Amino acid sequence: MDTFKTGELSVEAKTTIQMEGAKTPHLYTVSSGMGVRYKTLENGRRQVINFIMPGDFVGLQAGVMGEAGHSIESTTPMVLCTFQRQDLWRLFQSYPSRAYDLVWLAASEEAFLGQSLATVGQRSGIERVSWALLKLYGRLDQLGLTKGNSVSLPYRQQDLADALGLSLVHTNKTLSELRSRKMADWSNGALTILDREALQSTAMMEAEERGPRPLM
Amino acid sequence: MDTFKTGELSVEAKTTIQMEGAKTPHLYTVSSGMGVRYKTLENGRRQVINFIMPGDFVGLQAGVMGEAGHSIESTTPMVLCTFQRQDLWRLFQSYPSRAYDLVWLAASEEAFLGQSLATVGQRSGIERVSWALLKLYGRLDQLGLTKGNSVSLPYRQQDLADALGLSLVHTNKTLSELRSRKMADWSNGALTILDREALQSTAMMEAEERGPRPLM
DNA sequence: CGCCCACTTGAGGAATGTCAATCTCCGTGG
DNA sequence: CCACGGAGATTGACATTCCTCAAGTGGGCG
Repeated sequence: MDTFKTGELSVEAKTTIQMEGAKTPHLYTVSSGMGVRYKTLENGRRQVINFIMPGDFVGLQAGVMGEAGHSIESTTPMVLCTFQRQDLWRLFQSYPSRAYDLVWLAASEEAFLGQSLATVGQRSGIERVSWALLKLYGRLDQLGLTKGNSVSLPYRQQDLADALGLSLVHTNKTLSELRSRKMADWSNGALTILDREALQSTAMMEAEERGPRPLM
Repeated sequence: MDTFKTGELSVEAKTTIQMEGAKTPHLYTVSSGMGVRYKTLENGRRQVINFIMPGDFVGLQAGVMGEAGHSIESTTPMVLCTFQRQDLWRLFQSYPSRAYDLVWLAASEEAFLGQSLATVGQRSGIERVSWALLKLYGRLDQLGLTKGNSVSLPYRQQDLADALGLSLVHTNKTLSELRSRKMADWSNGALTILDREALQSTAMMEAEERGPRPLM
């Protein structure tokens, strides 16, 4: 993939990397740092589509369709490798196996969005929060960023609320409910899983095995 | 694409075409008929992910990942063209432009799911229903299936409710609200758009231009 | 004729949202 | 060193949307 790399982008925390509707979107691979993908509605409400973590490949949708469908913002300082849109087509002609990996990534993303949709549409507040904390922890665990059963999670409660379609206040109360039940504790930027079994059962979510995942 | 076609599948209404978790999923192109893609949670609740209409290419996610992430059910009688999973890889090697179309489709699907997520997560009941009716009408219009400002819409209210994360009762009451406001009327299997402007403004949704769309 | 499915309607209750005040950090300027 | 201000988290009181339960209607089909 290094052939296609055109540059490196370093941004501070709370920087907008891509705006919804941008016509010349870039493609990125995340080297380090974390962020969010989100959409903003006319009424100002915000839906967080996904949380962005190291290793993620972002902007494929925007790259293929020519217009970004969502905004991207850094939460912590981030470093990203950038690619050109037009190189995408070159990749398809020259490296079919890389192209296949790309569809694999797109399909995974679609699968994840389907799960999110089911969560937001059909689960109660405490189920949604449990589900999200497990998902977040799982991804960070896979990256080897956990220590014991804790992990640094630099987002705000507002971000989680906007991802789950809950109000900030309700999210806060739900988080403290999980804390008092000794199931999970997210405070001071660190998430600790205290009782995975209980979390999984209230989230109504079965443990899932993780296959290999192509890196871009 | 005919090279890859391996058969044709005709099913009656209310037939399950693919089950969530199926290990040998097929790929399909819809020739005629309509259906739904959905996920079922442990508690029995159902999330409709998308409505399937003629021309849709379904099962890409399942085909690439090797396991279906959702079920597919016909609502009306349907005719589908079937493809083999293993041919997907062959396609990538031999027809990069077709492969590129495939990513395009995957990206569109992802974009649509993002919009759905924002709708279910951030909009109120009446906003969600308005949004959904406009989306459904728009897709059918593009297929040339509309007459005047009406179109046949064979789904049940329960299907719409499950797509929007609302209860059947509330969906029903919201539909009759839209009817009494003379904005839209969906009854007896036909959807009529009575006041597009009003629908768009309550859905908080701007009109969108539609580009060409690859057929598979 | 009678059943089943989808749709409809009313009443009451629970989950979640909104508003508003307070608290705790933490960085900055004086 | 301390006052000030802002961002995020927390909490209480109240409002409202939406859900659940329950009953009833109407059409299609065996």
